[in-house]
Amino acid sequence: MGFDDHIVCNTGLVLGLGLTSATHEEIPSPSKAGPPKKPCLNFTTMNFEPSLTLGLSGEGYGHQVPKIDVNRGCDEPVDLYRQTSPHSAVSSFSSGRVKRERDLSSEEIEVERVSSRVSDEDEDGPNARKKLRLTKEQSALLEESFKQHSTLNPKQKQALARQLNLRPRQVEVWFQNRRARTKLKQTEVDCEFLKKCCETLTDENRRLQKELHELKALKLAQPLYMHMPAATLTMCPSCERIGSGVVGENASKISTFSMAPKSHFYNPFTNPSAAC
DNA sequence: TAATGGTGAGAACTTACATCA
DNA sequence: TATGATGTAAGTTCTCACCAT
Repeated sequence: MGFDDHIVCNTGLVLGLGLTSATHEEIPSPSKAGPPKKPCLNFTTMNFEPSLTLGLSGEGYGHQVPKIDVNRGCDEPVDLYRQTSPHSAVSSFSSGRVKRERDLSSEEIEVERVSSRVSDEDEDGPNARKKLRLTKEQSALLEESFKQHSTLNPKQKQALARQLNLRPRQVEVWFQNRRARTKLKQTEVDCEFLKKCCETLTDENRRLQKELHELKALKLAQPLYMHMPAATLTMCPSCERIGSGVVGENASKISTFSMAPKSHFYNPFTNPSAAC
């Protein structure tokens, strides 16, 4: 079931299930424009409310999908390190990054060599793709840095790499993966949130369907007593049943068409959605 | 207790795309 | 407008640690 399902009844009423977003959070994008600005929904931070509506067909429904700019760091040039591996050799040459490697200054290359020794010295061979396990201290410092900014500019990357005794490329990769994990986690949270919303709305939808059914039944029954003069219709204040005001023998006949007990109509104004 | 297979986490890599000069 | 450089997201591959058997 989607979040934009509508049930059109032959009564001219529409039961709609939708999502509305009163406001949405927009992550401020840094001074310079950067990576692809893809829509990024964060349902748990958005002022977001599922909605069920019961109305006339022909009404417009729909939900606005906010477009949120992803966070973006400084895009100063030059990626200082390009690690190659037996698995990446072919595509590395076809990649645009190859050129970057070529453009490294001799100083930068020297920095790379120095920092590379740290973790490369125990490699089996030139083609080994050794998996480095970051120490607790390294991870902690990276985490701390990530809290401050989820993206790094080249200077920050260099400094952090020096501090951690890692290659700048490793720091860069760590930040990429960290951002990915953060997003994945957020997606999972959003997913759970939407599941709950869906359940709530499904229940509400079911209840409204039931009420709609009752209304339709009522509409069919209506003509039978609507023929009577309005003055003859009275409502019992205690049980809220409609009576005819006729006493005696006729009263018992007419009371057969009494209204059902007070219906539990859903009122969106006095009974706001309990969803989420 | 050592060997083995399954599995999850995460480091490293590739590709596609947006942006800017 | 076309092009190359660059950074990032998304997806994939691969390694390693851990656990059950």
